[in-house]
Amino acid sequence: MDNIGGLKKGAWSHEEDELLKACINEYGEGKWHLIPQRTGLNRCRKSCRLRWLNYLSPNIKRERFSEDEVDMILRLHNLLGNRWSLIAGRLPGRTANDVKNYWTAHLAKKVVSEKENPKETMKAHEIIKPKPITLSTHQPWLNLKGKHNVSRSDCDDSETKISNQVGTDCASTSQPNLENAPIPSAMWYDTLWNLEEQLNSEDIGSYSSLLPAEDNFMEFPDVDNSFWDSNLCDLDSLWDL
DNA sequence: AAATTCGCCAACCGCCACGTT
DNA sequence: CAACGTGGCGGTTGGCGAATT
Repeated sequence: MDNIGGLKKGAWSHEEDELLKACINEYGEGKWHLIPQRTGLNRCRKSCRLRWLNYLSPNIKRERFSEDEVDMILRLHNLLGNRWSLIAGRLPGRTANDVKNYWTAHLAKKVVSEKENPKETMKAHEIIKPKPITLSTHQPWLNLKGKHNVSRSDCDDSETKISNQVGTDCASTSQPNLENAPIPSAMWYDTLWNLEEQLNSEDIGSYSSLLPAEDNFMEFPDVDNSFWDSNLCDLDSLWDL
């Protein structure tokens, strides 16, 4: 057992996992600095947090990445770069660490080789790049904290409504409202595209300052991967909304 | 069968942003 | 305004099993 400076390091034992799970079941996530004293674990707060978020959380998917998920990672990485937490945020049950590991193990070499020897599919992807739409952090739909319904008409002339089905409650088991999902998907990509434009055009100090607040980001309705993918395949029509 | 290399993934480290005092 | 504490992120490492020589 590695024990440097009084804190244990290295692999977690079953007993430690059980203590951590019991603590979080009782007190909930957060207050990571209190975990060691609440559980008696000889681990630092970061180690406890990481162990829970990357391994013990019941929301984590353990199975292999599906084709849809891999495709989503490739597309999002193309837009966002190594923003693993943002990418993972669009892949239910996947952690930033999972995505990062999968990328380095499976996709990094593939992407480099495809850039050196571009295929037809890559060229096609570049051609259908969506039109940029100017957004600012003052857009109403980016700043409606705690709202459960945001109208597209807050931003433009469309009457289409957005229905939030997820919110920030991770324990929610409600199903996403697929009927109303296309608009937030388009808006979400509007945001990404706008970020990419800004990143390409100027030297900004902080990338995160351009993003909508995290809770607003999470309020976008979640959709299953096949639905999400079908929207991505039809970006041209989405940008014309 | 033994030694070596490779691939994967859990875990650690250092840094940064943000809130509080 | 500065110092400090905390949460979170991305890059990197180390260990282990599988594959290869």
